[in-house]
Amino acid sequence: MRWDELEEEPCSMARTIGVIGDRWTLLILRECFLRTRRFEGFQSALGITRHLLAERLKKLVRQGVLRRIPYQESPKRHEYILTQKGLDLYPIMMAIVHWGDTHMVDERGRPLLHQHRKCGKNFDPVMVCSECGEPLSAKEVHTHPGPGARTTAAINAPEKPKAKARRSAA
Amino acid sequence: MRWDELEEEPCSMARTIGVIGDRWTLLILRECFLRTRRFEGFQSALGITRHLLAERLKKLVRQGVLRRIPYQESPKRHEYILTQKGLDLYPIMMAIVHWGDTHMVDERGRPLLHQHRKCGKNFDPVMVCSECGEPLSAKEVHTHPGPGARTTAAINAPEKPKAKARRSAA
DNA sequence: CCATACAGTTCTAAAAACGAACTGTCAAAT
DNA sequence: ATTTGACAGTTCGTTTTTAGAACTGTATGG
Repeated sequence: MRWDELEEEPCSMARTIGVIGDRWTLLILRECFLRTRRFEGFQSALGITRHLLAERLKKLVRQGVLRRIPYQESPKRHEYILTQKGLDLYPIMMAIVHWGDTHMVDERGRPLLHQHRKCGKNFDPVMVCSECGEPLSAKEVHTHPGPGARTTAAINAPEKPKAKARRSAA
Repeated sequence: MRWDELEEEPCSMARTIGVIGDRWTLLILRECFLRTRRFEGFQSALGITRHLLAERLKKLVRQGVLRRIPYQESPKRHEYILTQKGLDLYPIMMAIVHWGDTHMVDERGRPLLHQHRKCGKNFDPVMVCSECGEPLSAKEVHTHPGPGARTTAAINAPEKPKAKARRSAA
């Protein structure tokens, strides 16, 4: 399973991973949400090699996550701006940050607080059901194949005809 | 910035990426949420090389995301089960799936539907503010350094003293 | 005794990432 | 007029990871 194959799997998770599922891409996107827009900005903030940065930016543009917009003629220069598709990654970023805040902080506490402009308070992101508004947890969710299903499906039984405990499980 | 360095950055996002920020780890975790627990199960579902799988599982156990539990003596065999820390990754997984459902589906529609046991309906995950319950978007959130802050901080201004447009930003 | 299940480990080749230098345009400073 | 520096990449040789396939070892069922 190579990168290009990932994007063709009938699994929304695999496809998304094909777009943003590597360390540098995720960090580049962090910078995007921090309003970094230019090549040098990304490079110096992250310490990524210029070669990789160029490649990752190209890919994100190709995928429609970033838009490459000229901000200057003469030596042609461009900025990389999040598209709506890119902005929609925000919940993923917040979920990642929140998990880190919960499980990866040292004794000094979380590196960053988030304040909600609307209510003015520092908050944590909570994932809820779009229908009833209740918080979600893995066990309360049941999945079943949708119209685009095939075999592997996302967060749903894929092809694993193996787990048939020959010996009783423990 | 290597993997081990990532986990020491004062940025909850970088630290989390240090744990789950690679393609195979994410896919392994998908399988975990699908109730895959054994080596062969992961291997055959994903097509990952056995070598990498062994390594990734070891790392996830070391990080406390999975627990390695014997399910059989004689030839000692173990299962890999999500810990609470691992289960807490659920919002990240759902956010990833949801983005894929929104932006990466083909004409056939989404591969998978999610049903909320409590209300019985198919739903989408929505991220809301823990304080006021309103849905969140990037623009409504303001960040500021927390007690564990240093320079790079997560989703907050890191060290990028560069972006000082010499020429007016067209 | 042989085939199979399972959970790895070992080895070599191929792919990706790193690191440092180089290209090229232009503006401001000397 | 020349040099310096900002900026946005590209090129290239080296190191690290990953892929792919085979091998190890215990145990079971036939």
